[in-house]
This record gives sequence, C-alpha cells and structure tokens, in this order.
Amino acid sequence: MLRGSYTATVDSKGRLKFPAAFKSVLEETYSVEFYITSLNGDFVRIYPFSVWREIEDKLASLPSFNNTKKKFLNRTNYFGQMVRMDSQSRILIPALLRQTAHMRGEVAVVGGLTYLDVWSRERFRDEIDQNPITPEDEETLSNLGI
Amino acid sequence: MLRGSYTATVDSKGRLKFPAAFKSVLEETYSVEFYITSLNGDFVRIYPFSVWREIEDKLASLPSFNNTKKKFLNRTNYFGQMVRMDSQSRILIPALLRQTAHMRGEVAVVGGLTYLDVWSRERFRDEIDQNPITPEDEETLSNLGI
DNA sequence: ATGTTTGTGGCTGAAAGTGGGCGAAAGTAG
DNA sequence: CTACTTTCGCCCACTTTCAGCCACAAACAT
Repeated sequence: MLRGSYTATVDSKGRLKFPAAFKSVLEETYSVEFYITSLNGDFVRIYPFSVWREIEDKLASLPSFNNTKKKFLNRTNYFGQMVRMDSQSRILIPALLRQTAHMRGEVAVVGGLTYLDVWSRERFRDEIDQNPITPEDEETLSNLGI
Repeated sequence: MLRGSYTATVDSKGRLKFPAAFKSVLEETYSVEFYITSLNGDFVRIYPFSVWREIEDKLASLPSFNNTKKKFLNRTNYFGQMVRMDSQSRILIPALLRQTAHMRGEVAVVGGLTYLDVWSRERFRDEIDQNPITPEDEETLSNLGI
C-alpha cells in the first residue's frame, strides 16, 4: 500500500525520481508501467497500469452517454500518457503536465494507497491555506472518535 | 495508555528518542511501526500504526466526496510517513515535519492516550498563551464533573 | 558508592538522491 | 529528402542522507 509522502525534485529535464519507499512497493506489487494523468491539471496522478485498467473496467459498465463518465474520460485522456520507469526508478513527466501542474523543482509525492499524487509543493501550500480546517470539520472528526 | 508529558531533544540528525515511560507502553501495547503526521504542520502527531489503521477505517465510512474527509486526508497524507523505531527507541522525524513543525532541539512529547503529540517547546508555550482556558471551557469541564 | 537504566552524541558504510554527458530518436523547417 | 534542433533514454559520478553501532554522560535505584 502506498502511504505517506516524500519530497522529491523534478530535474531540469522533467524527470521525477520515485522515493525509495514507493519504488519498492511499486516493483513488488505492480510493474514499471504507469498511466500518468490529471483530473483538472492542478496536480498529477500516477496509476500503476493494472490499477488504471480496473478503473477502465468499472467505467465500461456505465453507459457511454453517462455525463460523469464523459467528463472523467475527457480530462484523463487529455492529460494522460503511458510512462515507463527507467533503471534509476525515474519517470519522465509529459510536457503538458509539467506546465499545467507546475512540475518542476520541489514536489511532494503523496501515497493514495493504490496510486500516487504529485503536487507542486508551492501549490499544495496554497491549497491548504485556502481550505483551512474549520470548527465544523473538527466536530465531524470528533464525532467519529478521531 | 499514553499519558502525561516529557521533554526530549531532537538530535542534529532529526532523531527523536521516546521517553522511557512511553517506550514501554508502545512496545507492550503496540509495535515498533508508527505513522507520523500532522494536520497543519504546527506540531507532529505519532500514531501507532494499528491506531492509524482504525482511523482510516472510520474515514472509509464517510463518502469519498465528504469535504472534511478530503481535507483531513489531504493534510495527513501530505505530512505523513511511516517510521520505525530503532533499537535505541528512536525514530527519525521526516525532513518536511522537521522544518514545518520546528522539530529540533527541545521538544515536548505529550501523551494523547492512543497517540503522541510532539511540540516544539518554544511553540507549545506560544500556543497555550494564545489559547487560555475560557469560562465556557470551565463550564464544559464542570458539567462533566471534572 | 556502585551498578543499572536512560538519554545524547558521533562515526561509518551503505543507500538514496541529484545532476550532467552523450547519442539515439523524434520533430521541424527548408 | 536532408539538415538542424529538441527531446529524451541510458549511463556514470558525485553528494547527501540515514540506519546501525558504539561509547560516554546523566539520572536513578539499590
């Protein structure tokens, strides 16, 4: 399972090195092929290919005119690309995503159990600043016993 | 149960030694694996891994579009990392948390029954100065018979 | 006072991360 | 089609980080 987050840097050529903790999980559980995409261009999502295939299967059960499905596929197709991890456990982030998701310099690679998200650290900071935890949130969590 | 508070120091390499009182509880009740994270980067929270898993389970009961859940997981994922206690009952605090939560030098390790909080002592003092116990708090406590 | 547990710091080898060079491949223009 | 530029995969080398030890200092108990 992919958990927690590690900082990484995207080098001048747009390459991202997987943190070692994720690399071992990816190699053991999945393969070196990934589908890299984004829903809105804010941040990058990296699916091990087998995980992406399952998502496709689930979508296939929806009728083709389903609006949510169309939106989702439109976006993920637009940003999406297959990538392969090299011998130094790096992948090349496609040029489009490098631009739109600001993938250069310091980024955070965040585990989402079966996939990884990559955030520009600068942008993530803006994101949490704009969505602070409210007293209502705290109550919701508290009610769950957290 | 993890109770009370002890001072500790984070060494130059970012390692934190668990106070002996906590160490014995952690070893007896839990294991050497922890999920270390933070909600806002102000201070560090250390969950025994089994406790963290229960929280994940509780969150799973909320729908995935629930806003509180998204916020909470966003943040805890971003700051979070698995860590393992070494043979000298120390853990390495991840670099990101070392920076944002000022984890160096003197810190306070505070028991929260099933988890631990670690505060920069400097910051902890500021926090309690800025959030004094209010009359409403006293009433709440009083109503509980405390 | 003496031994035992706890806390702190440093050393070191191995692993991880970072960056650059180079040539092949792909894309572009004439 | 050819020449030129850009992108990128592969390889090598340097730097940084860190886990595992060891050793000493401090606190505590006997």
